[in-house]
Amino acid sequence: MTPRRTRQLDAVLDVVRVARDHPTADQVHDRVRLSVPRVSLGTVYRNLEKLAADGDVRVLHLAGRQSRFDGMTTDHDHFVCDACGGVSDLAAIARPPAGHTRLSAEGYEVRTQTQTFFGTCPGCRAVSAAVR
Amino acid sequence: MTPRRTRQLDAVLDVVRVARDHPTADQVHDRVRLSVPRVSLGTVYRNLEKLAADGDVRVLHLAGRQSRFDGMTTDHDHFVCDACGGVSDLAAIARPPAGHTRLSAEGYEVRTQTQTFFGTCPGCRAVSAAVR
DNA sequence: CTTTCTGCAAACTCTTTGCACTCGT
DNA sequence: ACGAGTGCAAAGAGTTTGCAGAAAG
Repeated sequence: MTPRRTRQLDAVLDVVRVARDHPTADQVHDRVRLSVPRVSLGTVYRNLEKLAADGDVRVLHLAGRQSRFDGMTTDHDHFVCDACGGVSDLAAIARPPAGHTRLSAEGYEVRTQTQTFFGTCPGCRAVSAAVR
Repeated sequence: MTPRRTRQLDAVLDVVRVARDHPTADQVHDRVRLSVPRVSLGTVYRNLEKLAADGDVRVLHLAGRQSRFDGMTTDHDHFVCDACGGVSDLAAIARPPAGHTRLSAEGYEVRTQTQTFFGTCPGCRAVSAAVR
């Protein structure tokens, strides 16, 4: 019942902390393998789940079927590019406090909130402009 | 190349339009079967995809692995209850126009945006209060 | 008639799990 | 030594797809 610190757990946390691209479990696995070659994908999933439960990692369900993992736990938003599928972090865009207030008044208890924008990222816009 | 109007397509659109609970593909399938008994899950998926491409249905990736489908295409937000898994529609909570402006300035082209709240819904709060 | 759409079943992708073994504590 | 954690492989869950036949235009 006492949680243990293992090489695998540390490596997963490291990878997710350093990553800036919201990697999928699969991508985390590839990166963890660089330092722990025999780590299995199952273990990566188990550790990601553990870290998420502890609040050290955020699980994002943005688009498509794969979950993505975000090591940045401070308040921020996301932009998902329809063209390249990339996800960028956005400094938290001010939220109207009216939202929380109104939800509380209606009986909802808000734990977290996330704002996601979909569209074309600067890089892909440049490309489509060049083609035109 | 010319799209065809089929009984199945109509039935899927009907179901999603009428639904207020953001059904999964599976739930849509069950409901479509009431009027088109031999419809297959594959066909439901194909039609949902078509409707989404036409903008008649919104695909939501909220939590967990199943996609949910929303027939309300007007601007609104969602609340996901951690306890019961239910999804409620929220009248759009005012968004700071500063968000869009800033993103445009940074070169992003925003097509849609969604705001999702996670927490406990009024019903589940009542239950947990009763237990306490 | 032509071509899109359908039902069915099989294939695929992502995630979870059972089990015997390993390694932290 | 005890038992949480691991690697492996197999099972689950959700979604997609190939194909032969049905049906919309």
